[in-house]
Amino acid sequence: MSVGEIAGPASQPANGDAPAERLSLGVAARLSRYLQVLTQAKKMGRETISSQELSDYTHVNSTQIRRDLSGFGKFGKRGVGYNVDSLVTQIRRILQTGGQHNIALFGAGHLGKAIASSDIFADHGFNVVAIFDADPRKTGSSVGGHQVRPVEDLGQVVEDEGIVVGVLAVPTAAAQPLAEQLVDAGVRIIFNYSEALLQVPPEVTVHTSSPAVDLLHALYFYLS
Amino acid sequence: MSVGEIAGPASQPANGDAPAERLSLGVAARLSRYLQVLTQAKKMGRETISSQELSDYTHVNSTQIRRDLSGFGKFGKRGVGYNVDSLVTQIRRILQTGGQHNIALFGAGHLGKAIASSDIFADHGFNVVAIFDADPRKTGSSVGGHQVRPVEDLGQVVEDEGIVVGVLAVPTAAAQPLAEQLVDAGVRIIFNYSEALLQVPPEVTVHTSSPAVDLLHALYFYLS
DNA sequence: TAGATTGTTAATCGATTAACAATC
DNA sequence: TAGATTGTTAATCGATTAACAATC
Repeated sequence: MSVGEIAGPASQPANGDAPAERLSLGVAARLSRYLQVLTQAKKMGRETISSQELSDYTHVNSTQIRRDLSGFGKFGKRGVGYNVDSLVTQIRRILQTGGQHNIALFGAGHLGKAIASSDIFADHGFNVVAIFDADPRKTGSSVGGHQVRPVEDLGQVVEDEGIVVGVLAVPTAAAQPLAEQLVDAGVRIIFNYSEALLQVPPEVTVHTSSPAVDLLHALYFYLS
Repeated sequence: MSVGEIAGPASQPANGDAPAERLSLGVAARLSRYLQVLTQAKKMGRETISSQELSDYTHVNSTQIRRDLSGFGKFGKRGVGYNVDSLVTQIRRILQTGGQHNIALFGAGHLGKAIASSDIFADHGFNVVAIFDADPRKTGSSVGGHQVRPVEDLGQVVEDEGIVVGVLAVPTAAAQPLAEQLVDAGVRIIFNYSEALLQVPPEVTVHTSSPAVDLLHALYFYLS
């Protein structure tokens, strides 16, 4: 699904020393899915995995997977498959984003706690560095290893911690005011897990999805 | 992103009375996104919406939106846009799935509660008819208007309520055994919000995603 | 009328798929 | 060797985009 113009077409002239070309959106999306499956396969003790198995788990065609990977090098062994460990390393290198970005989470309710307690960010090297909630009864309590902070701290935390992404796991009515505060504080990427239709300036990117909305999309696929 | 072979290419012979052709996967996915935005726009009291506004909210190109819709009829008014109410009705009619399917939710933890308390299913006519949890301290308590049931009831509930979709919002280690019980009970569609890589027979469809995994995918898009 | 926005066409681009030689 | 699976090509299909006449 398109998410707007982020990565342009490969515009790098052919070049022996080949500085990395910008990944196309589709490729980046798929690589991150492969990475997620590989990370889990590694936890389960798997040493190798075939493009067909990756296809079964990601629902991406196996030829497409081999083509995505072979664009960056010959990572597989014919007749065997791909080494899980080394493919994880290669894809991380291609995506080049691990561990460099700090995230702030808003909302210490059910969804906020579910996100904060996931180990997936640590697995992939992203840092959730702060959790906010508007409810004074929640501030000060600990969620996912972080003290819940009052929303008044927003500006200071964004500045001190270099927050580049704000995640809104708040009730629909609370989302728009928070989005505005995030924009004022200089945050340019907002993940909206509420159902609100956020109004933001054009330079700000909003990504809206939620567990329930995702489920709904998929239901329209699978039911007939 | 491909999710396997579900909707084939249009294979209906041309026919005056035109029985509905099977929707392509991409079209169904996009229509459900439009529907989600329209539903929210309606709640906000909007009467009309343009393809450009729908594009801003869904990140789908506005020409693509007009083309998707015009394939089913002339729903818009030139110079004005689309009537929100009537477009909701039309898309629901095209998708033809509202309110016909019962869903069972597993896991009354943070994520389960977040999903159960969403009003999006009611908005779109799907029914979450049962919530299960393995923890005896949780069974009997009420979540989202449902009494939490013990997992032993699974087979009986699937049969009595005609459950066609099982949603796993449980810890990773608990997902595989539950998936097997669902398969044994005859459920053929499983939504997996855990990080487990589920092993199921080929006739069963697994859709894996979670709020944290979705956020991760999107991070790889937006950060560079 | 003037401005806005749909509906539709045509061109292009990327994804999908089948097929198969190479090779582990 | 035999079986499996990669890497790669070629053909096809669907998505994307620009452009613009129609028309509200």
